[in-house]
Amino acid sequence: MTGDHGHHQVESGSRLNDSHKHKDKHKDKEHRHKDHKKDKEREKSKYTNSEHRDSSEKKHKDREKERAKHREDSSERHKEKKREEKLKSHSSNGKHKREKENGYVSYIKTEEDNGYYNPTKQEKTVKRERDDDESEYKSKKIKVEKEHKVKKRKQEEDYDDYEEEEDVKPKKKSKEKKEDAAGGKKKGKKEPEEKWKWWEEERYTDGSKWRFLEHKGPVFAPPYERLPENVRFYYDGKPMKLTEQAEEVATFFAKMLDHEYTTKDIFRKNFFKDWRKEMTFEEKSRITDLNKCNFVEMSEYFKVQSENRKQMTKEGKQKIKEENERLVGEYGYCLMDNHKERIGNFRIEPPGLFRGRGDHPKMGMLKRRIRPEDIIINCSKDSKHPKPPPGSRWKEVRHDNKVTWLASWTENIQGSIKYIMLNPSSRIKGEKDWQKYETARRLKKCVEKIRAQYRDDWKSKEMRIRQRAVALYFIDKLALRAGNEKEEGESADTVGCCSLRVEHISLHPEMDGQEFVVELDFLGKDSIRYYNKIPVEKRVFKNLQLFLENKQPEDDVFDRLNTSILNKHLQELMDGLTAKVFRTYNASITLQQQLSQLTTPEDNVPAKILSYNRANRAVAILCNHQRAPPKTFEKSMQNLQAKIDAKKDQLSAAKKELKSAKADAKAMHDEKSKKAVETKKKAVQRLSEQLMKLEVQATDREENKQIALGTSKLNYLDPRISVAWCKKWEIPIEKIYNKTQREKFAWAIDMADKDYEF
DNA sequence: CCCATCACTTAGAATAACGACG
DNA sequence: CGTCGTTATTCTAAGTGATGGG
Repeated sequence: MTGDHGHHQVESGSRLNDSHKHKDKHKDKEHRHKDHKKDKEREKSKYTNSEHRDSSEKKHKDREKERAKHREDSSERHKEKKREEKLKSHSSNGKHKREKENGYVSYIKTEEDNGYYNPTKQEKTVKRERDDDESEYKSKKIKVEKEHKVKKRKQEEDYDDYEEEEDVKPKKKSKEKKEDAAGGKKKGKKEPEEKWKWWEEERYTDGSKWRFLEHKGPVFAPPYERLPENVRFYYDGKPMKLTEQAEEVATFFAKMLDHEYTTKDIFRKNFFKDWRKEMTFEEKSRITDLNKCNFVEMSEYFKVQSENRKQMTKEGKQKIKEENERLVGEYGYCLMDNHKERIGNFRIEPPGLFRGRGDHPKMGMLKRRIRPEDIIINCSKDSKHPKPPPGSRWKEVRHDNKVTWLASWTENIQGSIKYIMLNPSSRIKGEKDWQKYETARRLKKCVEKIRAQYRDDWKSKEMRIRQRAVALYFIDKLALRAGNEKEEGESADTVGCCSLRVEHISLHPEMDGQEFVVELDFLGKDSIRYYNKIPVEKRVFKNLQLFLENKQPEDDVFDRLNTSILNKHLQELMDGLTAKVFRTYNASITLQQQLSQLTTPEDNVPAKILSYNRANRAVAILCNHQRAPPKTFEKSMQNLQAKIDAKKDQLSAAKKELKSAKADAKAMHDEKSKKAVETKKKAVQRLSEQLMKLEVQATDREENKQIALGTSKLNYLDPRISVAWCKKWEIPIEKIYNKTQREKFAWAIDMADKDYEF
């Protein structure tokens, strides 16, 4: 897998140095003694056990001890308080409800003329109360008032142009689609929603996610089609006809034959075991060795098939496309609170072989086919319930409006639940996303205080507090993930901050001319390697030394900490604060800073975009968002270089021509030659612009070799920062966000102006 | 408290669609 | 008008964190 990815110590390591630079002014007091004793105790209790692996047991014991020691400690009181609060909020929630029962729900239908939903007629008085940001709230109101006067929303701001353009096209299409699909009902009107601005409406405050939900249920994987007779499976060199069940599973393997997965031992073992479960007694007794199985004919067959698909005529492709659109039209949307919303994944995952990431102990296992009987449907009681396919039934139909999913099933590999949910452009996802950034902005207001506090806690005499403080420092400075504990053997061995082990960290009192360097090397989410060398403050360093003392490589660094403890602490520091908020906060604030640092007002558009990408890249590096270098990377780089060279030649040729034209003009003094000069000048200018564009592109691409920008853009960067930047520098928003992204961030595009500050 | 369960966000790879170019 | 390379979309795995029952 992509185990050995890049090294990026510089950027992420140095990012926060400014804010942390008051190096060791105080002397590092030695609390070591006390802690040391504790450690010894712990070590004893642990290692008397012949099996010293079980760190959770260790933690458990420690926690008990800790508890005994600090029985009087405040945590009890906190709990009490929380319980009270909970009760309070519960009852108030009850009252809260929504005063305006269905103000949300009914206006839409009546509000349209000639097929255009006109937002201006709506009751705008209902402003959503945002729990967290008043300024936000006010500015929104102003904005709305402005909109009152524009009926068809003339382009009062440039970004609206794009939006208009962009939206008109698909909309016309979807209008037709929607009609024959779920549309129809409720007054049978045409497409009411042109750009529904859910962000200008009130949110539910009672914890419910919707009032009305209707959908058609999921689309199931197509049934298995048997192979033609001439495509055979061979066992031990002899052709062997398999039963349908066994054959289907065999095709899963055959389809992956030239993937390196199939060479891995665990994969093969798991596959074979599960495959045999699908075999009849006869098959089972004959097929006993995977190495004697020959899937090559099957594999070839599928290759030819996909080749054929590619070679298909235009009409054939068109047909498939239309059929697909029909399916999307019928099943791809739902009706939620009177708005038609796109579903994110309405297709049930087809059966196949499980492909875990990294060193996954379950790779190759059979992911079984999902039937209607496995599906739980969620919709509102008063909706038209989805019909199960003929001859089948749903596992259950429920009406739970405290959740957002439309359907769910339990997957057989890990036993986890899979959901069908709405598209990111939907209200329900958008609101949550917006809220996430508001929480991060609230953190901005108190982050310095929190930093001061954890720095202070580095000196605490309690081990658990020190650990908590150092972990939090990592999470803040390095944007590490929280690191929940995972069940061993259930998935790849990856870690986050709280689950870091001794083997992942090495301490260098001095390295490359720097003091107190911490070297981190571990596999994080998706088994992506995190490798970083970070100079830290002395106190952190000393603490880490202490944490590592007398431990085995496989022991936890933070043995008195877990995510739940950490998050409980964070919750006390700020409402809604959890470890992941730091990632969002640091990502967004970094983008904002980098943008203001990197953008040169005089630059032209491509150069500004390069700056944007660089700012984006700084964030991706911080968050360790990597990708495998594209297979065609080298080649495409060469191509680009060739283009650049060609352009250079053209340019110098053009320059020469310009020169001689000038000479001509000087000699001739006539209009014609003067004009020629002008033309040549223009040509040179054009060429040099093109050259520079290419060069910028090359730089950008090179720097991006194994860095993935998409993830941070989609999940960590407050879109309003980008929108504001675009407005400020008059960069078309399309240069930054593609269509999907613009749909997801419609709320931000609509509400952020050029002065927005995260 | 502690663990399992549930809901939901975040993630990179695979695949499909698009568009520039010969 | 096909081919190739890039970009967008789809897919689903793998995280986080809340909750509730024992």
